[in-house]
Amino acid sequence: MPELPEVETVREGLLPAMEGRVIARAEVNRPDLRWPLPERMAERITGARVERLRRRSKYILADLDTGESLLIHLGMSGRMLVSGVMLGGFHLDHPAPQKHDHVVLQMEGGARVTFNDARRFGAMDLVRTDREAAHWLLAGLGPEPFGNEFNEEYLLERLKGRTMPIKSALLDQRILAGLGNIYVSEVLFRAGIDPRRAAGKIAAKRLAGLVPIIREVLAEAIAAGGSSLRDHRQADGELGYFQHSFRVYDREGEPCATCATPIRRIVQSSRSSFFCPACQR
DNA sequence: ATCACTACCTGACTGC
DNA sequence: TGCAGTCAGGTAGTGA
Repeated sequence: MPELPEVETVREGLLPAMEGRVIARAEVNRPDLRWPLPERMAERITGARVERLRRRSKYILADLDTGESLLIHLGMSGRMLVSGVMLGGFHLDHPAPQKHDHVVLQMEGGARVTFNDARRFGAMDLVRTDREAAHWLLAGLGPEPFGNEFNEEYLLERLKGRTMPIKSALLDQRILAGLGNIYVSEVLFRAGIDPRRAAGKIAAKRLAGLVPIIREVLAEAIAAGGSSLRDHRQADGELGYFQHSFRVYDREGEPCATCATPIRRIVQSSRSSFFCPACQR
């Protein structure tokens, strides 16, 4: 499911329930998600105060006052749902337990955070906050799209000589962190670049244009609460609505908004790519 | 090194 | 209704 905008949306929704609050009780209902959960996880986070809730790429990091950070990845189908808080003048009541509620955090003050993940491609780990960057899941990640390290020179340098299709290159989290299958298609449409083009053979000027377009698409999606196709929910359970702004993703056969040519779907690296064969060259 | 492909797991949907 | 087949937003590991 979740690419950078969905994860950022979830983080923002968790803030009022988690940041500055103490984890009163932790329920860990199975020993593993995609990988084993940390040893004695419930014990290590119980009684800890969440000092800050951050995002790195598609990961959420809850910095605890114990010196450790809880690292959370939603995989494809993971959700973090908040209950027991006031929102927009309404109280979010605790829902009945659901199948696949793998971890439940009962916060002091009455809020509850439930991690639900049907496919279990998600992950959680505990890492010493001062060594977080060296964590095996974070160590190889490329720059954040909104950070200063991501700029035209960087992108040109990283893609120079690469024969891989630009679609695959932008999906590669070592090159740029945060884009997934949906937003790569949307970005390449707005940039007018064919997803099959070899990354290293695209004119420098066109590659440079990708930098502001990537930021624009991601910022719009965050403002819309992400995209809800199947699984994604904001932390309060609401759907995101950026899917209504898709120009190409999941629109095979529909007319291009610019030129009315039918949108095409192809498979690259075993993943669907959507594009307009007339607008994207 | 680079790249394509597979596996991981469950649920929703399609077609017979 | 039911059953088999297909597909899904991510990422690590494999083998060419």
